[in-house]
Amino acid sequence: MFSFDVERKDKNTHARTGILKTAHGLVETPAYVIVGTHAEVRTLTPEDLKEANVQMIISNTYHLWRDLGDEGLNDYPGLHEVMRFKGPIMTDSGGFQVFSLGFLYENNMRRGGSKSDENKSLSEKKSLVRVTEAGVYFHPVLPGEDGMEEVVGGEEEMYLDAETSVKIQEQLGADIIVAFDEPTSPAHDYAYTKQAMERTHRWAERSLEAHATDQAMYGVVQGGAFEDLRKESASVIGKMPFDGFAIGSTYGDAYGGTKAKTAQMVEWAIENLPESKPRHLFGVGKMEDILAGVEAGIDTFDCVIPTREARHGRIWTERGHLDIMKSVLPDPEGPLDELCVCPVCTNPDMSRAMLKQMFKRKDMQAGRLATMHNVFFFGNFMARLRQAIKDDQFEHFKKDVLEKLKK
RNA sequence: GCACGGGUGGCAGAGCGGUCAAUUGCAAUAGACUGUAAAUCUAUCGCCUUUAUGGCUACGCAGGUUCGAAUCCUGCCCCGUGCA
Repeated sequence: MFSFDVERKDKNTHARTGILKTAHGLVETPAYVIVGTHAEVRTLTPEDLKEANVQMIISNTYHLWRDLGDEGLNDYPGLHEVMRFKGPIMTDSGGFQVFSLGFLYENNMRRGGSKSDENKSLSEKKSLVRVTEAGVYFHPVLPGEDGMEEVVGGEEEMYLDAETSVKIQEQLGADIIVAFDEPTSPAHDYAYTKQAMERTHRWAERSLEAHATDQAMYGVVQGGAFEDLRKESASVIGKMPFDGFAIGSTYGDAYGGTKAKTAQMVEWAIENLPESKPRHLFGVGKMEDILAGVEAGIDTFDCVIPTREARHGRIWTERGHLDIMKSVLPDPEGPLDELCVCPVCTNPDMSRAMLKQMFKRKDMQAGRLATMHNVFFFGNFMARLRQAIKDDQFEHFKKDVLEKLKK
């Protein structure tokens, strides 16, 4: 119960619209997949998901595995029931945590990294992750406040591999699951990137082998910013019998990457992926990155930006972002985004100043309203983008969006 | 009136002879956030400047002791609580 049909192709670029069919309904592509790591889109209720026009949600294998444990997973009623979301859901394999709890943690690249952290000795900064050919060991003890240690998810080191990740994803019951992979950083050298890529390929085969349900499964293209590796990875993974393909480790301009490189990596990958299968771009992103991805032929995206930044007071609009906590708020009595028709922006009783006050009061509803807007906004952005492709106006749309962002 | 307790940077509240322009929290200001250890994190937060093992002014007010006081002493002014 999974299919993908390309509906319309842009004449001058690789942009395309399509319909992804899953057991839980359709997704019109290009689409923005909203992140719901722990089986919830933070701050939003199931009713909110509908109001915000969420098409698809992505949850996380690693985090849910930690949250639920083996017993919890055995009795798990499934993500759709837990989230009370009727639409399509995908799960990430836990591969990203190999990178985020490994390389990013080790190199203080999470949350901006503090100066005091930079002075920590190597032993204090060691990775929380150990990668082996067979699978990955996750350290159970994480440093908490004041150097005290905080035990997360039990005392035992946790071991995740391709077979386990697939099994957990089958227990979680998403419509689309993802092969276990090892992302790399722009800082990794050629030799390591190749090694991780080849390991990812072997894990991809094992993931397919272990897969026993009729859930769709995506393979992940790696290979970093090295042209030959990216192309090799896409063609190796692209030949495996996956239902779709995801491109990993591109990062936009986060984690030492660049937007230009990201666009290039995506192109290299897509050249070597089958035309008829859906393509997902992991972890991207911002409007300009989405435009570049769509132009190269990406069908779905997921990113934390709309939800996380909403909780941090950033409101996304066509003109970029409005930071609601700034001391000087333009048009404080106006709606968050005068062009938006989301439930928050069309509520005459809600204003920028009011939302700011709610954030100041630490009212939980502030994060919810901001999330509602951002999710709706990005969804609407994708809808307009789709329409532009259908109207043969993609390039014009892109130019227009980028112009407005510059202002 | 007597007896205690107290007056510290925007607020709360540490410090009780030197390493104090003063811990910490809050507030404020700025920045960050790209397959979520994130309703989070980072930086600044007396004034000045060549931003520094710099200068100046500061811990109710006025004196004093001391090489040195937010810290000790005296007086005064406030504020709490108790007793008359």
